[in-house]
Amino acid sequence: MARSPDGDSVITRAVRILDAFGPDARVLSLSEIGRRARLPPATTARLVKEMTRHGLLDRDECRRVLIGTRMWELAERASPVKDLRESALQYMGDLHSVVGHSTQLAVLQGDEVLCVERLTAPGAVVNVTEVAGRLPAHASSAGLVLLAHAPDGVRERVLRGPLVPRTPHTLGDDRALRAELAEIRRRGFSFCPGHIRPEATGLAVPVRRDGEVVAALGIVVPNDDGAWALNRPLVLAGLALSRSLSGPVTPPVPGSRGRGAWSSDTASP
Amino acid sequence: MARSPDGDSVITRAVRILDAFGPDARVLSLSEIGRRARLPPATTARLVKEMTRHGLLDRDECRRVLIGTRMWELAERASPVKDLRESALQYMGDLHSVVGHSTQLAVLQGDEVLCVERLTAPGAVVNVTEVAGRLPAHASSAGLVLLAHAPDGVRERVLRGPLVPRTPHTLGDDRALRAELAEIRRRGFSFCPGHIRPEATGLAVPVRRDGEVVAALGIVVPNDDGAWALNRPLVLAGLALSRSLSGPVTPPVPGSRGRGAWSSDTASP
DNA sequence: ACACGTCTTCCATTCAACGGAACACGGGAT
DNA sequence: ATCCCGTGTTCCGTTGAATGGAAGACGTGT
Repeated sequence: MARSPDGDSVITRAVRILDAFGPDARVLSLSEIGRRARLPPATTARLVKEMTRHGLLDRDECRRVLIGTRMWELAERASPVKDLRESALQYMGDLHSVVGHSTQLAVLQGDEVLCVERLTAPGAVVNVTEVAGRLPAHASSAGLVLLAHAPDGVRERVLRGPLVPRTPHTLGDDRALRAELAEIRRRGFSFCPGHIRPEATGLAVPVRRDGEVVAALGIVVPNDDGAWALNRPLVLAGLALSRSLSGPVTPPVPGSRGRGAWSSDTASP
Repeated sequence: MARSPDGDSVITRAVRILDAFGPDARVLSLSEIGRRARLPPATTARLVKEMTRHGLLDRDECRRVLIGTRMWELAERASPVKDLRESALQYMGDLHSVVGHSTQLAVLQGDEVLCVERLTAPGAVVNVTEVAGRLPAHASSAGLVLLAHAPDGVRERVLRGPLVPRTPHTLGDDRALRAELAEIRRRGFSFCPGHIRPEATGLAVPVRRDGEVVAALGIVVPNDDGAWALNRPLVLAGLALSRSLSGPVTPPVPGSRGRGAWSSDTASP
């Protein structure tokens, strides 16, 4: 699909326009959109007008452009993320009240980590994550968990790709990373002191729906001696959330290996 | 913009496809999409393929179609709803823990009410609302608040439109509704015992950003004698949220009239 | 073996989409 | 007052992307 010089469909262009927006760029002028989306002014204006007509975009009083509420509605209404987010919210609240620092839920999107929900307290440790924001998979606690349970294809691609470090403590080489992923699968959670920010420690556990890892639940706490011990409430919250997501018949496998033979009384109908 | 018989642009069609999905229809087959979006099979297949390429849609293992995570990301990342939702979440949590029933945040979208966030407890009263779900403006507590502070155009349109009642207690006629809106503006919150469901009472307060009403914060509680008294914590939460949304210089106007002259010491720079 | 619904592929037709150019607007700067 | 620059809009001739009917492939239930 294409039309003339550039050779991309209307949908491609519409996505490029939407993609021009970001947490740092919530409202844009037409020309800014045109520049970011690499579209000529006339085309930009026409598409923005059309998208505005459908509520995908909106214009403020000075005619600048922002993402429309309709767009949010269409995306949220039937999104698989919605279930996850809504179920998680309660457990995240509990966890947040127990741990007292920020709590987040993330999924794998492409080769990166997408933050789906976040609870944060005013006095919490700095947290680079943001709702709908992305993080590299190899350099975040949630990312490591997701990577540890990801399809081989994704894992290999990420491990082969450039592993840019965020701090001296970020795992930078393929070998160490593989070992860490194995360790995460064994122990059931990731522990990342200072991997992204020196003063913060991230911990994360897998969230399973009917056994399959669909997300990671994590916390970010100060990088001190108390951090490690917080794995227990976190693991607990992860199990609770996994259980609530899964069908009533098949409870999630608690550990990765050898401990999954519980519900012998309810397993068979 | 149009192309042949039907006469609508690619974007229109893409939106129609997205619109085919809903809370009741999270995954659809190609032909279902085609039927709901009134598109011929070939066109449907082509557009779905293209949209899938960009992550707006996704296909499960049996090639059925669902909303893609990328779509959610694009919508959420820069949406005005995001700020609102994130700020509100903490206050909603507090309110929820005090009141013990479901709490929700809604905005006006077109002539209807769009629920932006919801916290609900397992044992709470039935609540028809859903995140990203719509409710008629005249028949919900949040809707009445939003209507009371809406631009004249919207208000008149809704009041003139057909006011289908949900229960015998729903305000059905124009006159009573106008009186109620005035009352809501005066007292600062809406009180709707049995308007939507006989066994439930809705209460809602306006949420202001720099004085302008941008959302409504509401609770749904049992329809009994205790309901009325819950307006106090609700109003408080609304004020707190409004304050956190507004710039530090201009605190929100607490009441509608005559009580807004507080911050005399911080008003001038 | 048949009937049915679903999905895909193919292809000639054609108008929607395109973007360059020219113009209108508004805010600085001089 | 005048020029300049970035912005946004309108106009219009060109053209190939988008279209949908038809036919075929596939799977499934009867």
